[in-house]
Amino acid sequence: MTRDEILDAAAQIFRQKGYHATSMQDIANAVKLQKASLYYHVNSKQEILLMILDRALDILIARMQEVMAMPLSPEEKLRRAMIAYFQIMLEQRDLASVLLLEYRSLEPEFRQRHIPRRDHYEHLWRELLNEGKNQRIFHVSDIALAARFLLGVMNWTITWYREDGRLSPEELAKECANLFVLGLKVRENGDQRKN
Amino acid sequence: MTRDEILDAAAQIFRQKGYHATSMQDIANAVKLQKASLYYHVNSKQEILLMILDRALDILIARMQEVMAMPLSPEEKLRRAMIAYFQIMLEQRDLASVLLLEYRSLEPEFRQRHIPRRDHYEHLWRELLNEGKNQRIFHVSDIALAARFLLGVMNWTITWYREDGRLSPEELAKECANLFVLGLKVRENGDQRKN
DNA sequence: CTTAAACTACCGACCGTTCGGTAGAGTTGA
DNA sequence: TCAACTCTACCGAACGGTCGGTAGTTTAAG
Repeated sequence: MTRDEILDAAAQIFRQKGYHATSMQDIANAVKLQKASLYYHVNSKQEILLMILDRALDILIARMQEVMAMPLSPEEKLRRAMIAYFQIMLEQRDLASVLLLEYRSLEPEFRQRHIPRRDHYEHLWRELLNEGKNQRIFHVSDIALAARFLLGVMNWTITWYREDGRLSPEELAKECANLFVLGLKVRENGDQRKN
Repeated sequence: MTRDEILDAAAQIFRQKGYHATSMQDIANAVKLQKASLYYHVNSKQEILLMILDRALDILIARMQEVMAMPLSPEEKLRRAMIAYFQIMLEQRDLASVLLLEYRSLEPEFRQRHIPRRDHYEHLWRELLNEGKNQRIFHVSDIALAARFLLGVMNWTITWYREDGRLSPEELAKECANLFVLGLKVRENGDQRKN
């Protein structure tokens, strides 16, 4: 039994039941250990949560940095970043869900340790929007706000997206990107989209 | 002591700590009653949660129906609906937070009772988008998906919006609506926005 | 012989809920 | 008018159960 196996199992149950509704007994059952044995591998339930959150953000940050380093236009980078985000959301469903929905369950001292990673990730998205603004490709009046709206749409999808649904992460990202990049309103001079 | 006072207090604590991290003792303390006395007014903790969720959605539905009944263009209706939404989010902060963040804590039987209201509300937004599409004002390839994205951005703001922040609900709604209606990309033929 | 990794057994605290009881206000009948 | 009764709103105590966590012991591999 490794620490990572415990984290994976915990993430799965946290996602299903939520942090507070999950007991250490639940986690122990999932990895076929006695509850007490968990404490050989981890220090506390809060630590488990923190490690899950950190791990999830590390994955998101790594993928985002890859995209940012590509020699692409800001618009294309945005589309790729969104695809990457939705892919991670599907492939690392448990981690992503816990990151987005159980952040509130982190007690203050643990939250303090987690915040820098959060800020780093949000900063990457602001950077992306800023590139687009500087190159006169994006119209953004408030970068920080736009980044939050952008992350908001994507974050909320975790609450309703089903992996057995009809939409793949790519299709989801495409629809979302179209909406954000082109807007709802029809563009008079030849709308390049088709239904 | 009335049932409503208990619901208000519960909503406030649920928002701060989350449903599962809130004990009946916490709620009792807030309304200066003994824990046992709560059970004279309500049947269970789950019932408290359900009543809060229902009440929150009733407010949202009522305001949305008002906006839908106005003789306005779809674009203007969308903007008004967004303003209304953010206003409720600020004025009924506790109710709205619990509605968005604690829905998951409803046990299946209680959830069943709550779902119709949810569907009704989401349907109103789809109706709004559909009006715009039929009048060739909005370009929407997938109404249901667009409605979810739309609700997603707004719902997520509850996680970061502070009432002491620099943005009023109206300003927030304006920025959000601009982003959604006009999109990020600059429009060649005279962008009507200004920074 | 050591040590990592698991176990059994247990702790005090707290959980949501129920119970029996009661103070006091309101209602009723003589 | 006043005793008898009922109802509302609340209380203290306790219930069975679960919680996160700890102490001490056994097992298995090197």
